[in-house]
Amino acid sequence: MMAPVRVRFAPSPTGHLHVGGARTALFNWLTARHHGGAFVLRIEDTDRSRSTDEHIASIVEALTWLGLDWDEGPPAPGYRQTERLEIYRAHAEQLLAAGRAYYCDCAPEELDRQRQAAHQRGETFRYSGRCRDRALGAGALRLAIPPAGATVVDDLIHGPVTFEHGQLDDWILVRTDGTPTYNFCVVVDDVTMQITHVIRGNDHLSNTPKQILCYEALGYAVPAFAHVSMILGADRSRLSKRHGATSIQAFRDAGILAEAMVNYLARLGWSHGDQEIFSREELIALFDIKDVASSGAIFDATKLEWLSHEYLKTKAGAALAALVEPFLRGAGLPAPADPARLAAICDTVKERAKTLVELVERARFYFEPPAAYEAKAAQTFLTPEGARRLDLLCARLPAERAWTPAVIEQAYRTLAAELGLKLVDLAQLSRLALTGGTASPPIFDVVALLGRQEALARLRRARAAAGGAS
RNA sequence: GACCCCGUCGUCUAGCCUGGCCCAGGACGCGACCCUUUCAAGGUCGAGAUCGCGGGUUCGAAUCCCGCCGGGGUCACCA
Repeated sequence: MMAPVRVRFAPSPTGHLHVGGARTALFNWLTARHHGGAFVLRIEDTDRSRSTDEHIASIVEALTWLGLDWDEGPPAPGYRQTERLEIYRAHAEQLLAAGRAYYCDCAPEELDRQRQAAHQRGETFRYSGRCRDRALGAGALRLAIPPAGATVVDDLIHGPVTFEHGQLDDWILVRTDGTPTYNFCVVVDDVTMQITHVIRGNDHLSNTPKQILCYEALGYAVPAFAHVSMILGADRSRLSKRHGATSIQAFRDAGILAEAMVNYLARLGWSHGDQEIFSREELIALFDIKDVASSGAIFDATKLEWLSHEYLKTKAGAALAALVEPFLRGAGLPAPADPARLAAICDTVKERAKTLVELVERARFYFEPPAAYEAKAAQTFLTPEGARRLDLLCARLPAERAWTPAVIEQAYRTLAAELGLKLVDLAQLSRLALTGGTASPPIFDVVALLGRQEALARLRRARAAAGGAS
């Protein structure tokens, strides 16, 4: 029987979760769920100065929003590197005892000088190995790397990648002050957490041979690796803040649906035939890390919005009503007391909005009367003739007992016929009166949802704005 | 600079392993038209890639080989 798949996402809490990290997390999560394995969340907080609890909370919040739940990790103890110092120490001692690591007391300034010199000669800097056989009892602990040969990273995405040992150096495992370095922590953590697949960013590919050599020195099996390409900005450089919003919560706050974010991130570098829309279940069933493309991908917010729109359109009004409440508050609008009415409102605007923010803007008129009439339309419709039609509308509408779209439509069509008008003439006039503009959901739905009282009040107000005797 | 990765429509990608079905398919975006009470949605159609460049192998190459070029990443007692 094969060992159960265990993957991990190991962010360092020095900032918010950004889209690149989120995609890496998603690929790990999908791999775990696809194989029925475990997804571990580990916090790489060895950088004490930049790591904060607030950032951990923020990352947890972002992952939760995306629906990427972890089987092991915070808040349970033991998943933060700062809690695992003893484990690193023990492994360092093991390497030292086995003669696979040694202490080095070379002065940093001297190392720096050598680095400069190597650079000058056009070579990759490689530690000289001066302290290798000096059997020192203290200093920085270095890993002794086999001088000859090469190490091959058998990457699931890139295929075999060979690194000559001549390019590698005896890197530092533990600093002079006793703190372990990142590359050492990663290896020890992945080993002790029995990680079977290391799926991470492409920027770690060059570190991988060093780490593999450490696994081997420790006598542990080497996990499978998959290095996911970087997410790029429009100029093809690594995506960063200067390219615009990159944090996951920025997209959440912009009203992008979580399903759309997940779908978009999955499709960025991964594909399955011509399919664009994938439910979470389909993703789990179809995703295979081997199918992820090796080239970098530019983040395209427009396509993300298209996906968000797709999900918005198909979502039930009631579900949207629940999601939309914080956005209503954000727009300074009162959340309606009747959830069914809010759901109905959402249903009328959902196919006209790409995000929840946009949805609220499109629905604004349901909650407050128009502050002004669109100038050009007012000129066209709020005329003496417009006033006459509004009067007729006001006179006809209250006569209808039931205030439903169908009944209202009948009244409109009858009046239009009587006046020898096209429906559009009455519809646009009403739209302007009720919403302040000329674009809205179907007008009969609007009239109905506004309620008899409010709709008539707005029609009368427009009639007054049109001037003339009444 | 050295090492490593990457290079198909503007963008995400299919195809590349197992050459011919590809004078390259889908999607986003863009344009036009249809539908229509507006805006959307939906439908139809269209523009858009000499497959980074140059050689070679072959009857035949996006697909195989070689060499370039371009972009990115890594080279810390940072993570």
